Amino acid sequence: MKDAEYPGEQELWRVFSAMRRQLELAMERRLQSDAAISTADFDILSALIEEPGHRLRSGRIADLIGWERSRVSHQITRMQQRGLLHRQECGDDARGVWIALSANGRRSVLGAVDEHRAAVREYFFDALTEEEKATIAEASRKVLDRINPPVCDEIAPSSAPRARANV
Amino acid sequence: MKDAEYPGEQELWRVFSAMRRQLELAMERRLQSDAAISTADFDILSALIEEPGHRLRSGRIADLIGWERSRVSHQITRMQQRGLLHRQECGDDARGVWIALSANGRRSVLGAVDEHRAAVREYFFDALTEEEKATIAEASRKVLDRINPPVCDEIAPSSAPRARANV
DNA sequence: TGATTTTAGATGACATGTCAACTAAGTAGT
DNA sequence: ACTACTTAGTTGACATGTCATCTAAAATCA
Repeated sequence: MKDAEYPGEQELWRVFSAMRRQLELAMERRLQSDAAISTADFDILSALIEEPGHRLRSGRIADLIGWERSRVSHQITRMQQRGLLHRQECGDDARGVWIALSANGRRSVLGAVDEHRAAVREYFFDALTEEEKATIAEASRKVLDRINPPVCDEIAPSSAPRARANV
Repeated sequence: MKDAEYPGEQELWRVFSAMRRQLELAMERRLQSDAAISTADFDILSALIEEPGHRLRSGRIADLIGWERSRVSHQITRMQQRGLLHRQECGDDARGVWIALSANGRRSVLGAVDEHRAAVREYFFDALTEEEKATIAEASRKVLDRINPPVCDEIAPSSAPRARANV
């Protein structure tokens, strides 16, 4: 109540929030109707398909897509039940597992990638001018730095790896 | 694979997705630590506090914040159990209910509003220049129109009300 | 080697969200 | 008034996400 409200800021937050929400819903619906998978499925499948051997350690997936370990574990269990991937023993480190794409999962993700790319283009890229895209990229970086200030302590002098949400 | 990829578009999507996700998490954490409520709680409580009688019909809440009816109903049930609000019979229309803020809920939301506003400022507004804010508002509108093209049929010639996600 | 601490991952309890019925009350059309 | 249709809201089954906890296998160190 006490902060001076710059004109349009409330409207900006309103429209920006609506956009985030609707974009997320639209991408979810799109992926569901095009490839019968969820965004969560897609995030994991794309991480796997990008990997040379089409397999990754569970924890590595968590780091790549910025999820909690337990979330990855639950999701893997569900996807395994649907035959999209499977767990393999890990020789190097008997504590770990390999998460490997199945033929089924490979088919799904290959079918989804193009559709997903098209949806991103249709809903997002094509709506914007080059200048707007550049501004949004820069603004996103600034907001990220605000939320999660780059740590510069003696342990990790190089910039910490930022979580990746989607492809 | 076949679409020409404009330079930086993949990076734009990556950083933009990370920003959306981290901003959402940050707002959630902030509200939780400042006022011990979730974003979902806050969305409902703020809709109620803004209303003259501090009460709204359930379906009206759904329209205001853009949720499904059943989601509102479940959320109301949980918030009622925590004493943030309560259901009242609706004289006008015996099918409906009034959702009314309790003293407890009023206290919670009053405490949360300023913190929420401060968080939006800190994480979002303060990170951006005036020009960036204007660009983002305009870009958000364009993306929204892409996703959900304004309906212009004979029934609703005026622009359809757009769902509101947050305050 | 043996004790202690880390790390990888799984699991169960619980909160939240979606979808598809379901109930009950208002609204029309005859 | 009688029937059919619509609307408001609830409910239960189920998917998803978080947190705390657990097990087992490294890794560290005396």
